[in-house]
Order: sequence, then structure tokens, then C-alpha cells
Amino acid sequence: MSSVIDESLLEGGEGSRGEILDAAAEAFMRKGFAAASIDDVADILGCTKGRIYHHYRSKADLFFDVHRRGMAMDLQAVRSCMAEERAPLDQLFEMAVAHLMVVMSQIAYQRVAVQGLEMHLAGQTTPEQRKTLRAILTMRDEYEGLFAGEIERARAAGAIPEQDVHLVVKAFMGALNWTTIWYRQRRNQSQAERRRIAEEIARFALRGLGGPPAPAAAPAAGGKA
Amino acid sequence: MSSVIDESLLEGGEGSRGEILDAAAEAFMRKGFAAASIDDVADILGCTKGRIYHHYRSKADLFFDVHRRGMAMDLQAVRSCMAEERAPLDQLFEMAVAHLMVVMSQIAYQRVAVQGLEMHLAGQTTPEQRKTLRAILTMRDEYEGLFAGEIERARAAGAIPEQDVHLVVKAFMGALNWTTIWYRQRRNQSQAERRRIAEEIARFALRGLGGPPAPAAAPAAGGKA
DNA sequence: TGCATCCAACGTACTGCGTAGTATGTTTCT
DNA sequence: AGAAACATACTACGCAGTACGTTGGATGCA
Repeated sequence: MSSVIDESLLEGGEGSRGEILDAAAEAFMRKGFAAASIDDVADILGCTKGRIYHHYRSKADLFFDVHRRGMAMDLQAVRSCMAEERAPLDQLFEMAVAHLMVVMSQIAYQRVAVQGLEMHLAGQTTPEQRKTLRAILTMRDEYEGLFAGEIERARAAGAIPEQDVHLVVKAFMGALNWTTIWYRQRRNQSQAERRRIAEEIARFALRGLGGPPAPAAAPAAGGKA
Repeated sequence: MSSVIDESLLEGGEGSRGEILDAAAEAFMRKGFAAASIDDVADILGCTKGRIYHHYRSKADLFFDVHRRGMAMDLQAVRSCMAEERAPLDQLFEMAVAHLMVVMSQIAYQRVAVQGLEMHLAGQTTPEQRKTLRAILTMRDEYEGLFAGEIERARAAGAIPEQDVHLVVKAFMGALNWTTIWYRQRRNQSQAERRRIAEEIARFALRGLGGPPAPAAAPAAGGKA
């Protein structure tokens, strides 16, 4: 792992940079990269541009850091649930739920990460920024590869029908990631309610692969409705 | 020009406005609404802003028209395949394939339509524009309602398990619409190849609903099990 | 047929504003 | 004293929108 990833990506919203990242994620989520201004971010923080430009050299660099932190959240959550040995389809279910829980609890960062996907920034970036962008997209490819790998394992094990893995992983991720588009966090929405949503979406995605009709719930959770 | 949906929405790229719409869809797809300039659109056409502002009062109005035309494409394709009477799951499969074929053949318009979903444009729109925006979003809700209705029919007929229809329709549309994110049209990509992709994605989405494992051949007619 | 008129469909040239980025104070902590 | 962590004040520029000029084709009329 030639890590571009260091621990600073996982530190919480504490610290000045963490607060800036949170505010930037919020602003970019609301208006998008191009429409959101640095002053918007500063307003959320109740400060001025000076503070932001003291920590980040440009708006693009700030965006990259938000994007990267969003990806780091995904990676950490999914990797941690890949520690245990499970059958591929059970593993995929856990990964999907973990991903969805991150999406719903960190909707701002996750929407920014999706924005980064659609954005080309062609021409309007410096060579150094393009290098950073490539690194982030590689990070995302690796992330999608974690899911693709498990799907491939399931296919090789005969747990799901023969199919174009490169294609269905897109549909799989789509079913999950579309959550960033429609989901709105409600006040007083319990963790349990979020988990119900996550499991329902994850079940949909798992069934989409064509496995056994009734994917069992997690052994620890034990939630047969 | 404050008419709602008329036949002009379905006219092809011919005509001056049609050309402008095509160019605008291209520009908005490449850079997004905020980053794309009217001059970008003009450059694609090889003309100047004058031509565009002669036909559209503002950038937002132009965007709305592209969005609306994208939705009209979807509606026409899906409605036309709803003419025949089919079992709900068969109907859904045809609808999904039709939707995906439109997405792949009109990727620019479809990506703009997705952009419109994420965009709030809060505050920076006139009351009249907000009214137009509401109309378009209503159009999209109705479109999603076509799919939700068929899913509900399938559920009521016992063809798929009991589940939260409002939730799974999001996952369903996500599996389909995510195509706007990852799909790139290849040169020399045959219609048959596109159909193969569409059917593979559609199968995934159909299986996600939890219907019969094999592509619907078994008679699902009859009351609840 | 020839000509004048009118207007749609642009092109040209310009303005005003929002915003990214910078240069330079000012404060607090070590 | 020095530097990190900001705030303040400013500039440069891109872009949406506008005012106005230009052209070509349709129409009316002698």
C-alpha cells in the first residue's frame, strides 16, 4: 500500500483543519464545487477567508481533501468489516451495510465524493493538482475493487450465476451510492432506523447478484423481521 | 415561451434551438451547470452568446430546457413500452431496458437531468424559475412513480416479497441511473452491445426486487401465497 | 420585375458583479 | 523575539447579462 493515506485523514472534526473540512463538505454539498465559494465556507465557520487560505493553498486543494477524507471514511469502515472470514455473499452484505451507514451518517462528505467522480476539472487544474486527483481516483478504484473482488469470489465459488462482474459491480455500487442523491437525514432518526434502511438497500443489492433468494441477516445482529 | 410540456420537447436536434440544446447538454455534462459558461456552449456551436441569448433569457432557463428534454426522452421511451399489457415484473424489465437505452444513447441529456436532481439553486433563482424547477421535479417524481407503481403491483400480486416500496424503488433507480456516472460511449459501439449492457443491468435491478430467480417465465398470476 | 420595408436571427462590444487569490496587518502562544 | 493562526483590505479576472449594430430573407407594393 503506497499510502497517500495517513492518519490525519481519519481524525475527527476536531482541530482547525477538521472544522474547515466539515464546513467545506457542507458548502460543497449544498452548492457544488463550482458554485460554492470560499466565503461560503468561511461563513459557516463564522470566520474569514484568511483562516482557510492559511491552511489550504486553493479551493481545489480543499475540495480534494474533503473528497479524500470521504473516501478514507469508506475505506476504514469497509476494511474493518473485512477482518473476519465470511462467505463472499455474507461478506458483501456486511460491506454494503457498512458503506451505507457511512453514507447516511456522513452525507456531506459522501456527496462531495460523488461530485468528484462526475467532475473532470479538465484544463483548469495545475499538474500537481491533477496528480492528486489521479491518486484519489485510484483510491476509489481500489475501493470499488474491494467489492468487485468479493463478487468475483462469489462467482468463482458458484454462489451466484456467471455474469459480467465489471458490469454488475457498477449496478451494485449504483444501488448503494444513489443513496447520496435521495437521502436526507431526519432529525431524531435513530441509528436503528438507519440500519434498517441500510439493510434493506443492501438486501436489494445482494439479491441483484442472483444469489440465494433469502440472504440471512448478520449472526450478531439477529434481526429477522 | 412559458409553456409547459409541448411537442417541441420531442423534436430532434434540428432547428436552431435544438442545436443549442444539444450543445448546452454537452457543455453542462462536461463541466456542470455552474462551471460551464454560455461562451462554452457558443464555442461548441461555433457562434457567439448573442445567438443563445436570442433564444433563452438566462443560463438557468437553458439548463431547465435541457433537463426537461432529457426527462421527456425518458417519459416517451418508457410510456411507449407500457402500452402492452404484461405481468408487472416483465413490464418493469422492459421499462428498465428502455430507460437504460435512452441513458446510453443520450448520455449528455441524462447526466444533466441527474445534475438537476442534486442541484438546489436555492436563493439564486427567480420565483418564476423556481416554479419551472418545481414542474420539472414533479415530472421526475411522476416518472419514478411509473416504476414505483409497477413495483407496487408486483408486490400486491405476490410476485415479490413484502418490502418498503418507497425505499427499494430508490435502490432500483440507483442501479439504473448510476449508469450516467460510469458509462462512456465508445465509438463503434453497436446497438446490440448497448442492449446487452442494458439487459444485464436491468436483470440485476429486477433480481434485486426479489422475484423468481430465473428471468420471469413462471406464471406469477394468482393471489397471495 | 424591381424596390422598400420590416423583422428575425444573429454578431459585437460593453458593463457590473461575484469570487479566487494575495499582500499585509494583528494577536497570541511559546 | 519569532512564528503560527488568523483578520483585513485589496486586486484581477472570468462570466452573466445587455445594448446595439448587422445581415438576409420574407412580404408588400408599384
